[in-house]
Amino acid sequence: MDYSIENNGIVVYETDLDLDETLDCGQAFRWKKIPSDYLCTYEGAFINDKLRISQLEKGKFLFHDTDENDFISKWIKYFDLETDYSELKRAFSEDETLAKACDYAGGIRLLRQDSWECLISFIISQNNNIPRIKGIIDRLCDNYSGRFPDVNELAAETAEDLSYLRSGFRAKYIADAAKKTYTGEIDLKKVAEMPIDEARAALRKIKGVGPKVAECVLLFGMYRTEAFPIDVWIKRVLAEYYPNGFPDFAKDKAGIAQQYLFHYIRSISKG
DNA sequence: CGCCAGGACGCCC
DNA sequence: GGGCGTCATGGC
Repeated sequence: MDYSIENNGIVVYETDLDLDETLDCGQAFRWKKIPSDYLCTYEGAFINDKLRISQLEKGKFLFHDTDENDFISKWIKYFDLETDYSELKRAFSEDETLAKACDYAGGIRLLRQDSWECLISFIISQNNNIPRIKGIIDRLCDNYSGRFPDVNELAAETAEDLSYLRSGFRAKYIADAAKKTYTGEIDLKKVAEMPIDEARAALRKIKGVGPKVAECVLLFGMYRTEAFPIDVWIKRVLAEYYPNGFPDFAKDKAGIAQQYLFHYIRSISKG
């Protein structure tokens, strides 16, 4: 990754990033595509830091109105720009299926998102489709002036209070997650550092957090790249291409591999 | 209209 | 421990 400082922001050169693939692949739900003269432009945020970002061409990006300080302290980290994805994909490509998946959507990066936001977002995601997940999270943020509520704020809302979300049976799960996080019954910062099985067990004490949601929180909200969320699509991949199990050499980065595979299998099914 | 959605729970055996 | 109905809501 290389970058230059311009008067309208930071221009970044990184061939292993594609904004559409990364921001609209089901790992984050709050990035909005907005019309622009660029290849694509998105608006979103990491915690309370908003960002408008454009893809100018393949491998070239503009972080609008961003100074070098913010870029280094926040956005390099969020977009995981210090990780060499070319190297990663080269290693993955030892496997035939992974090679195809990386080739199909090689611009996906694993975002380093906020664990709290991920916990709530993936509780909402269960038995739900991506457009509706986005809608529910939109309504949640709209209620807090366009930002994601912090733990104190959400802990003050009962499941009944949350009816404006129209999140159905998930409202009571959201309330339980907020309550347990608020009281310290679960400490997300500590969970992030725990051995993986201990972390899984801690997350699953929250009502509505089962194996899939726990893996998503670990992977997307805590950058635990060994976490491997298994949904209906990945189940299909495992059954079809990995009847003898997922290859050992990729296991410590299985979550990132999973992202490529998820995108790939869905594209095949769509035809 | 019916089927399904980046599942988990509660209950059954 | 595995199997199965149920849970709200709405996208398609």
